[in-house]
Amino acid sequence: MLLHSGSLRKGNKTMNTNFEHYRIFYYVAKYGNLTKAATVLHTSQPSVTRTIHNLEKNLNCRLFERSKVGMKLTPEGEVFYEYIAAGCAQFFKAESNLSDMLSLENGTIYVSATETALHCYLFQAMESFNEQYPNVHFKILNNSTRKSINIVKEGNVDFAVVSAPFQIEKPLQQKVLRKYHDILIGGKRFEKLKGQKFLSSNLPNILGSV
Amino acid sequence: MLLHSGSLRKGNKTMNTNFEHYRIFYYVAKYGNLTKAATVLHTSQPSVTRTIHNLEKNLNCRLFERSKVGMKLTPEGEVFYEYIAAGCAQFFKAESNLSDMLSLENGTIYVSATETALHCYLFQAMESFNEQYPNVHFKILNNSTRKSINIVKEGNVDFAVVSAPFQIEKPLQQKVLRKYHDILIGGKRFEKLKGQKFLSSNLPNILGSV
DNA sequence: ATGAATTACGATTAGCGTAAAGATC
DNA sequence: GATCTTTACGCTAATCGTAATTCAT
Repeated sequence: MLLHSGSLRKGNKTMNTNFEHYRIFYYVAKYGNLTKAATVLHTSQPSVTRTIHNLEKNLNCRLFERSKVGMKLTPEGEVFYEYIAAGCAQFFKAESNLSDMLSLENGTIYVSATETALHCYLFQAMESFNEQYPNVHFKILNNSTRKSINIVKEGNVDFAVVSAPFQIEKPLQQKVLRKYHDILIGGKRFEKLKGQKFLSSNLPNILGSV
Repeated sequence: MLLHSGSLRKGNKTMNTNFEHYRIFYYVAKYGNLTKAATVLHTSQPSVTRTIHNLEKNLNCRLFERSKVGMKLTPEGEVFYEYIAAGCAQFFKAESNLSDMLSLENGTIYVSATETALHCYLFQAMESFNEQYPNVHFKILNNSTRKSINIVKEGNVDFAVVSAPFQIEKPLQQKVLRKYHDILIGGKRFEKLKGQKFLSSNLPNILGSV
């Protein structure tokens, strides 16, 4: 039979851990490059290299192999990185999650919308949204489809709800909310057109000929 | 249709995040008590309370409700804590894992063992272990089962491998490695005992009567 | 009066940035 | 010479600990 008292004697040395160092380590390992990591971290290379050295000293373990081309993880560093990366991911999620919660607790959302979109969709959508998030306010700008797209592109609104067909460029994204069709309503003079089919582009000619 | 340029305007403010603060937060949230957290963190209450205040300021969000009885998480803090706790767990795993790896790369394991355990199990186990971890050395102490248990309790060896029945106390753990039974070998004088069954406790009497 | 958080203050130290130095292609 | 990492050095800012304060049981 085997019996033991808990942890092996070597493991007793308590680690002088600073989680902030793990964040630095994460980026260095991720990019394999001090310079790049420093840029992303908005700090200087010397600062990063010192932190890594301190970390290695505290952990009592070489984490990187240095070379001309950059920083390569040692086998131990590799394993360590797996866990650190997972931890960082959780922290990032914590941050973005909190950020989302806060932005929904108060603040203003800027929207550009066509009149059609406003009446057919947006009013109703805002109403139900505000039931859940009563402290979020909307700033509505009534614009044409074309104008709406432009001010989204300029960053002056958070998004736009439009009703006419359009084409968007690279960074923008679109989502179809619903399809609709126009209904032509006319007086007796147009009665004979009832039931006929024609292209909407031809509409002016047809109406003119009546 | 809805189109947007990426992120909402409120989210642009970059968080001034310091992972070390999350570690502090974790313990405060876990214990709901600054004093306790400070003790565990080997620091002072003022230090902890300041860190939490800084964190809340940086996140722009109240994480705790303070009261006479301690620190209670706000709803936002609650959600935040879930993620932070998960992240911390990963970091802790990273640390303990690395620590294990390092202790297996070099070092000495102290073992107490009975002679039986040594020959029947330990020699062979050490041999195959050292194939994988050639730089780990063993220090073997040959002791009785009783003595072995005592020096495990005293922390003078990492574990013991024993062969006689025993009882262990609170902090110690045991694991059965294999079962075995003794075989009695006697001369012609004991031939008539062959095939008979009797309790080993009664052995002295039986042997004496032959 | 005990046990909690907070504030104040002085001291320490850990971290930062600039600049320079190695190292390697 | 270009592109890395590392060292040196002076400084700033973040953190710390002690002690005092506040508040509620």
